[in-house]
Amino acid sequence: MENFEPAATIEWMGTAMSFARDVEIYEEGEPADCLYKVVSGAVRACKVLVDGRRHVGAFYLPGDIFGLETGEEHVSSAEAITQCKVLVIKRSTLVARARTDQEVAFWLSIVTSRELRRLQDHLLLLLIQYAPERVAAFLLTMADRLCAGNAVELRMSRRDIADDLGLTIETVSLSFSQIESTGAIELTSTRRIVLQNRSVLTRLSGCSRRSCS
Amino acid sequence: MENFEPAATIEWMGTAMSFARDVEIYEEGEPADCLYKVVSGAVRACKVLVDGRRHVGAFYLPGDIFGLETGEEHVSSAEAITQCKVLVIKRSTLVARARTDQEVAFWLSIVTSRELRRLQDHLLLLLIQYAPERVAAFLLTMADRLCAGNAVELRMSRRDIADDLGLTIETVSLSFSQIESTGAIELTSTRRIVLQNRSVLTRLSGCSRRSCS
DNA sequence: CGTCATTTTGAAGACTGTCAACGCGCGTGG
DNA sequence: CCACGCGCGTTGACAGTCTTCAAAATGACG
Repeated sequence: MENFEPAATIEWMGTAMSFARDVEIYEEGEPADCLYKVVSGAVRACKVLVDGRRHVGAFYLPGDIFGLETGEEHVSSAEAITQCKVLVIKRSTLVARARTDQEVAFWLSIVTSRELRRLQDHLLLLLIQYAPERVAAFLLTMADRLCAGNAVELRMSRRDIADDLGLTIETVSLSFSQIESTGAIELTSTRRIVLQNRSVLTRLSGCSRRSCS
Repeated sequence: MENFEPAATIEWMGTAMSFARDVEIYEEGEPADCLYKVVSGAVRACKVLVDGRRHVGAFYLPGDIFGLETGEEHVSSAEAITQCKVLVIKRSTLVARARTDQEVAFWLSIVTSRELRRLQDHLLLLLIQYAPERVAAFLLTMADRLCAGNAVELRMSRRDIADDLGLTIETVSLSFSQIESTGAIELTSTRRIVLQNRSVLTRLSGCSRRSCS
């Protein structure tokens, strides 16, 4: 699936841009004119709720596409978690090209359904009732996406994680400690985590509970 | 938006089918060959989790479209909540027609983005931390969708509601009682609810947590 | 009218959110 | 180079809410 995306198709249409830490890439409600591909760094999609709380809908890592909306407006804001480089692609260009180029049209449908899948997985994650299980699931997902073996270098703060999992920072922090005490992980620093025992983590996370894909 | 959908477009392509209560319309993992329009009755989309719990992803009422997937397979099962009539439309027929008929293509994109929106709203609902607030939000949504003024006739069981809101049946039942005691609703029977004070409900469901006393 | 499923109510226990204090790392400024 | 301050993360105590377990009450249906 990854090789299906020819550099020529996207990089060719995109413009490289850089964003500093915590800078907004686009805002909720803005017209969704462009879509984006992370080159380096990390991005979060977030919404501010009426009560002042914040919800982080997704984290985007290098290689990920974001900003893809079916409607006319962005439903979330996007912010740079770290200094990052992003490829910006005009939606109109892409759609126009998709009309004639079957490959681009197919790529677009793949990306869309991947995003839908991500949304559904996130919904299932929020149904996990115990905090350590959500955190375990989060860690496993991150480890897979970062493809860095068992050493996970988190780019986001505890607050970001908490707002993603629907928990408080205190609970996230506590969950990390609890999981560490089982020996499943080791926190070499606050944002560097080594997965010591993946099966324990998996059992925790609710591959025991969710219907596995 | 509703009048945009010409009867000719859909009814013309669809086949009417009837399903008895609790009968499965399609199963998770089945190829998504068709999409469906509820004519009468009610349908639930659900997934069974490995631990035996169940998640109800959505309720579909008369006029709603369901079974629309971006991927090749259905991600949820669909079951008839009550005896119901459904219009079944071959996906291939629709897609083929969308290639030549702009109107059908547009309709398809509208329905897709509506479904995406529904998913996002549901995700936000699960972030509400207090049970009565989730139930209040659920009631308001149902009242709007049923378009029956303030008398809401629920078609689904407490278990269905609980599995939709990520709660237990006991908590849902308790929440109904608690909301009733505030005078915002009245339970004329277990499945018939009259909204007495919509603003109280709205306040409960939405900006309830801070400073909105 | 009786039986069974559904719903409601209650009590006890578990977990998370809130509030508060402390420790740590890092950048700035002296 | 070191001290200080600030943001971030951790830990603890406590209250509140939800889940679990249990039983009674209501309603549906034969």
